[in-house]
Amino acid sequence: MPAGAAPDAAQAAPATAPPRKPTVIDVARAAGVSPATVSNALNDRRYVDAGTRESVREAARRLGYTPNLRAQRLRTGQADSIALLSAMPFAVAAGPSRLGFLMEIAAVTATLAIERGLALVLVPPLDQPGPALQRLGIDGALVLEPLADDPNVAHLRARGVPVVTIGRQPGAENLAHVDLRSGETATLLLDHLRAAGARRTGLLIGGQPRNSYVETEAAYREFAACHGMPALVRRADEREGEAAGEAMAAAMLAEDPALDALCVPVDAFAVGAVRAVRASGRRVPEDVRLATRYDGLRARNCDPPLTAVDLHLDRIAELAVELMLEQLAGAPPRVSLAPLPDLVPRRSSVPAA
Amino acid sequence: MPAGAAPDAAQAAPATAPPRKPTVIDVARAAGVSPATVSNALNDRRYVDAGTRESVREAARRLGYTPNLRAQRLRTGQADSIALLSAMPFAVAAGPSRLGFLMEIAAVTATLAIERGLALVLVPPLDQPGPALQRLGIDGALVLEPLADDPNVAHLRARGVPVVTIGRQPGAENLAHVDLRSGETATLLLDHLRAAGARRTGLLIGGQPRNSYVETEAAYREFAACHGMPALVRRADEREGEAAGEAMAAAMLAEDPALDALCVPVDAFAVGAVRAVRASGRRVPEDVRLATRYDGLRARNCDPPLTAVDLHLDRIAELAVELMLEQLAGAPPRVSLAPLPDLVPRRSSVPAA
DNA sequence: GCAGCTTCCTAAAACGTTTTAAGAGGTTTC
DNA sequence: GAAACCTCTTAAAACGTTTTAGGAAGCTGC
Repeated sequence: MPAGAAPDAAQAAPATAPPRKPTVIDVARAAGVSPATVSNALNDRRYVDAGTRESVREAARRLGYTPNLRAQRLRTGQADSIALLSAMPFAVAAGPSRLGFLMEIAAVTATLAIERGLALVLVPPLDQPGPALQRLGIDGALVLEPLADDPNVAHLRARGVPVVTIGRQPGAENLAHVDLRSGETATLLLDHLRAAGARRTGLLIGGQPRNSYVETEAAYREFAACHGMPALVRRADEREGEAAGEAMAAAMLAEDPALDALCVPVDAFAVGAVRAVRASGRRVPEDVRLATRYDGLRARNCDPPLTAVDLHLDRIAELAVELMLEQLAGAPPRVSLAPLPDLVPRRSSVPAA
Repeated sequence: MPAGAAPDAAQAAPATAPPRKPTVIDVARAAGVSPATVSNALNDRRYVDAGTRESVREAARRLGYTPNLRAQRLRTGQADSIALLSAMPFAVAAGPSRLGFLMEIAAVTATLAIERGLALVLVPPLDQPGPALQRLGIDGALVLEPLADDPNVAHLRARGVPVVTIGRQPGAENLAHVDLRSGETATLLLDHLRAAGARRTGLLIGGQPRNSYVETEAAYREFAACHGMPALVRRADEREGEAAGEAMAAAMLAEDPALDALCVPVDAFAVGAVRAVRASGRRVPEDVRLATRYDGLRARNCDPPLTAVDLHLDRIAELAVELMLEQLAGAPPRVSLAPLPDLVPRRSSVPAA
């Protein structure tokens, strides 16, 4: 900046108006009332004379007044933003397996949040959760399908930030979450496969300690016991994507050649499983029926398209946001039950008509 | 509330401690210093004696003090967060066409932002941009491929929020943006198609006033003139997704049966175009070569996989964040040039070896 | 003529932080 | 021995809003 000019100009002549945003005080002055009345008038609170209200509004409009959010929030103590953390690496290899899932949740959550005056902060997976999370101005956090010992959740809870998880955290007590009802989802898929003619269904799930896998496996074992079916459960590493699914499915088919169906909740694995089935000389769905969980682009674009379930992610996101608002309001953690998913039958389990 | 009980209880016995969050004042009292010193000690500002600093830190830790972000933000005027707005509808039909694109940008941007102490707020497309955006506490906004008269951009600029667009806004002056070099991208694709044997290439772009289409069309017309090729440009409505692409591609093939290639930047349209080509009894790529722009799940999952370009979205996001930081620091708007994209040839333009 | 109710409005006190301006000691410099 | 300059600390003033606790005026009813 120029050396001698500034101080004089600033002191002597505020001729060129300093471009300060108008405040409630400016509006009050302009309308000839008190700041309190301006606040009441603009927020439809208390008794304010209709004429006064109009003139305040008019003054506010004329001055281009917009309330200072930070002041408003300090005063009211209301939340202004929540975070959405994915426990799953953002780019699972180059194959965006969970990307669709996360993104759908993010999209719906962002919409709901914004309608309630909350901003949704997207938090990518971090090497060091601590330092970066700390400086994040959030009032609460939504965590998607956390692992048993999720460091993000631990950090947030230690910090006293309200946490709501979508899908229960294995082993966690007293943590608000939306119960995804993975057991029932699994049963839905298994029943469908059976109705489609399957008599021997294998289960292929992910290797990380996620609650949905635990529940899915339990439901599967019960289903197997119920129907006198031998249980075959295998795990593959989610980080390896479709290839891991293909390899493990091939191993399962080799191990038990009588398998006539595979329940594969992880969509990337399911796509790999289709390849494995074909590589073994069998057909989908005539010889081996397939079903997966998340009905995303991957399931739909697969050849044949994969039978999946509509999890009603919009509703799930809504429940999560509700739980979050409750906690922000000081209520104790609570559990919400997600709606039961609906089956979306496709050609991977039922032959084309 | 009960009539007689409350006042007595409140006045006489705060036996059951009111669970109030500790403030800077509590810490000051505990450490035997003033609030100002607490602030200075915790934020490494000014001269604070090392011993004092430590005892303040200790007191803060003991009391479980965390600064009130709303107060901090009111005082400093900073929100430490920027928004990412997609100008494109979030769920383009049920097929998340741009979802991958936006998500890739969002993931990279979020990571970069967080490393710089900024939170990334995800803003979904809104029916009424005004009211919701107004309630958003952000310091700046990144807008993805804005339309010519984008209401979000208008709103933000009117509000005085620094805006950086990814892809120039058609018609906008003095707006910081990352130049996506869509013209050069188009030329890259057209050259590739020609090298693959195409002699008559049609162009199918989106109908909304987006700068990338303008540049793409210009590059195409120049290419056509250069090679003495008749120009055939058609537009389809992005909101209709693959179906619109299929219908328009079919119309183009009918109109000019000699077409032996289609350049289709919108990936959803390109997938539709594959179907149209086949429906007309032709083969991809032997009879009609196809190329699209964004190399996402859609392009890869298509049958045959679509030739596309690697836009280097990570670098683009980085440039955008840089521009944003500059503006936040008070620098004037500036333009950054994205790196040139790299071709990713696939079977939609070159037959399998 | 005053108690009690309404309706409209306001002064002042929050909310919890950072910053400003200044003060208290102490050391150095002329 | 006063002026100048450190280093450390603090009281008080912001930041811009909402809320609290009344107050003033105009009624009604006795």
